[in-house]
Amino acid sequence: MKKTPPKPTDAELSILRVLWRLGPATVRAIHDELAQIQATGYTTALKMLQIMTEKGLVRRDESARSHIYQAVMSEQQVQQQLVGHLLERAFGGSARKLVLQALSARKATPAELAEIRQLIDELEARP
Amino acid sequence: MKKTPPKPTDAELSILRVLWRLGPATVRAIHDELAQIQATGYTTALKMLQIMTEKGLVRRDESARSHIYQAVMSEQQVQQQLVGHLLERAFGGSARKLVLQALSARKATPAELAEIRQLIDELEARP
DNA sequence: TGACATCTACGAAAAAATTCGTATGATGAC
DNA sequence: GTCATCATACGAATTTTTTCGTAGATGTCA
Repeated sequence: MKKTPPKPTDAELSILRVLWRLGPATVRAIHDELAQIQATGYTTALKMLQIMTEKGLVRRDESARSHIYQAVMSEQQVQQQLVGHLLERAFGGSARKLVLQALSARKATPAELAEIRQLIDELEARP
Repeated sequence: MKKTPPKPTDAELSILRVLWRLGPATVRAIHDELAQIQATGYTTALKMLQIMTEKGLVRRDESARSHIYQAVMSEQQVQQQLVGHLLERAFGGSARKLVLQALSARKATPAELAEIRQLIDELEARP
């Protein structure tokens, strides 16, 4: 009976984003990526990854001296989790309001709008 | 030059939700509402509101003995803020991905889908 | 007036999140 | 083999968030 990992914090999300981009990677590689965006120490990244391992957010391969980390959940899965949480906490579960906010927040391109319309078509087609 | 308040934490969001529902209210009223959903002490709510005042999330009227608190930002404004943050942090700024996730997350009702479709029409109409 | 209720302020503990220094052991260059 | 390098582990300081107890002021009312 495996429980789903907890909602990642902001700092954890930063690391997950690197992992999704790089695939399985060493602390060194992860830190180098991370350091391009924000100043952060190597051991900080290491510690984060150790904690994330305990939380079940990442998996660790210890067979080599430099451990290899990879995300446990896919980017989509985590996005799902985060959207679901925001939906409950800030929108009272109304996907409609959330979508309306998101759409009016950024101007989506016509192509994007078309894509969304298509999804709506599909959802309407098979309820 | 007043800065916008910081992103509210989860607990702060709970209180804001009550304030949006009640309008300006005393700690007592806020706590009573809050207690219906989650067990929490009166002074906890009080302290939260004091901190939120310092952060600029709520405004306080001290003219009466029982202070009256009200949200500084509207529900829509905070929703905007939170969606924007999630957009940046988890979706790389792609409103499209976020909307697709939100729509596939919950089954929206046909009425909701229609409403969203209408918004898309409007967005397409006046670019 | 006196007892009791209610309110705010304050401090502080507890929990969670973030950061980093240091110790220690393995690896590789020479 | 020796030394510099690079890795993990560990502990701990810091910051932020959340919770609540207690003290003191003020209001209520019998």
